[in-house]
Amino acid sequence: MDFDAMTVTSMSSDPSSSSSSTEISPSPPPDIEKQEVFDSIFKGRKSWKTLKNGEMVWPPKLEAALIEGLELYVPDDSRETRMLGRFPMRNRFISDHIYNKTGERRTPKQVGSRLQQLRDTCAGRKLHVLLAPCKPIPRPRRGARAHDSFKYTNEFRSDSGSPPCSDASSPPVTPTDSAFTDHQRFGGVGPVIFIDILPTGCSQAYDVPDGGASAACSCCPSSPCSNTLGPRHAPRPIQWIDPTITLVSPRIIAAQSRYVVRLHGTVVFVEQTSLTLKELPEDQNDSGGFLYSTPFVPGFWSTIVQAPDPTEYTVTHEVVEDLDDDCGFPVLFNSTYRFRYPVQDLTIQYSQQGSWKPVVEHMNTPVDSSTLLPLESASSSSLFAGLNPYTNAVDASAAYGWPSHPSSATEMPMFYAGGGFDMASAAAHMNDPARYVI
DNA sequence: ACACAACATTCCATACGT
DNA sequence: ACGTATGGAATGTTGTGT
Repeated sequence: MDFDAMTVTSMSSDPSSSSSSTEISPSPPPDIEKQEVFDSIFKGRKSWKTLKNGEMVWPPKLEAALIEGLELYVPDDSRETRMLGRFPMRNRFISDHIYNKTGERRTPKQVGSRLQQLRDTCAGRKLHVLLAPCKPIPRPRRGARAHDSFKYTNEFRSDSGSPPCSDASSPPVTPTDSAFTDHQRFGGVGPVIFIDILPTGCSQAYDVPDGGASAACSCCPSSPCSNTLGPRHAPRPIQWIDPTITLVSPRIIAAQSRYVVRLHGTVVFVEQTSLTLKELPEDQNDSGGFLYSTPFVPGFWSTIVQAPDPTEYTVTHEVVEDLDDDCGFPVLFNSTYRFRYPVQDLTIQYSQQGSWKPVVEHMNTPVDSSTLLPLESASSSSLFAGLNPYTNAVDASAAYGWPSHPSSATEMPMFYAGGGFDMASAAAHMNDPARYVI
């Protein structure tokens, strides 16, 4: 991706009034989503402040570099990231990126200030995806029993909590509210988890010994396709995915998984599976939870795998507690899974980072190695890395919130969708703050 | 002149190294 | 325990638009 190209044209909000006699406007970044982010910022500006030398503080060129840096930034899987939702060294990374990209220096403090402003002004939903950590939010509780398991009393940080471009007269919208609205927008069934897959025939690139930086995939002639695999986050052939979901509950539960598969919105398959209690590794068991696994729509998985276009399918998943009374069927957790092909342009980011390696090198198995295929890691680090998970993981990421204060972390619900199901684990681990407890 | 937006600065909480 | 580095929220300052 290249935000550098700027053309001199006209634009409605004229920055020249403050800084320059030329009217400038960015040429559209090649990637549609990035363009949307950039446009939302650019068009949302009402004025441009200037430096003493008359230049704009944040001209489009620098703004573009800022966004690009924001996308390229991959947070460490540090305690700070997990517990606080803060991103160590992000501002410095972006600052350096801006300098490398434009030759102009903006301090980390300036970057932080600008990011704060972008959050406050809500420059588009996509930008919030970039700015906000992704955190699946449980649905409102349906029953008293569910209450026991779904503690979610936290406030949310403003990062993800800003109302989506609401006008000033709009009532405050909590992140939970806005998130749930997004849930509804995406089908009303929990967070939407996108599973990045590769087109058939792209699997070879995983074997490229140098990490694939230079190899091209036959199916993606314009870019190194599967070589675009980041070191950890990895789109991959769907058949490589181990369709197992793992969840952590703070208590022993009796529950079922319910799946509904839709093709173009039409229900084509319904299935129910049981949860199996498994042993939770000590290093994952800091919450004293109980690990459950369940196969992911086992009766239909092979059909999805063999489908010409798996992205046509949508799978909704509910974990429903079995109750011995007549109180109904509390839904402890739900989500929607969709498949998608990665954006080719992301390949450039990887190559620019120069750090990618075959994902297999980064395999670790925080949950259950037996459920993992070689390319997948359910570790949080694996999910943060590669691309910016906030960009990649979720068009539904706006549906995710973030705890406002570390002190509330112990109350955070955790859902640990581990196992071989990568994007499920992605969504979960992105939060590890992120785990949902059912 | 005033309101507002853009940007800078300050303050605070936290992580981390010594 | 202390100092340092950092991100982010809060607050302050300044430029822009009307």
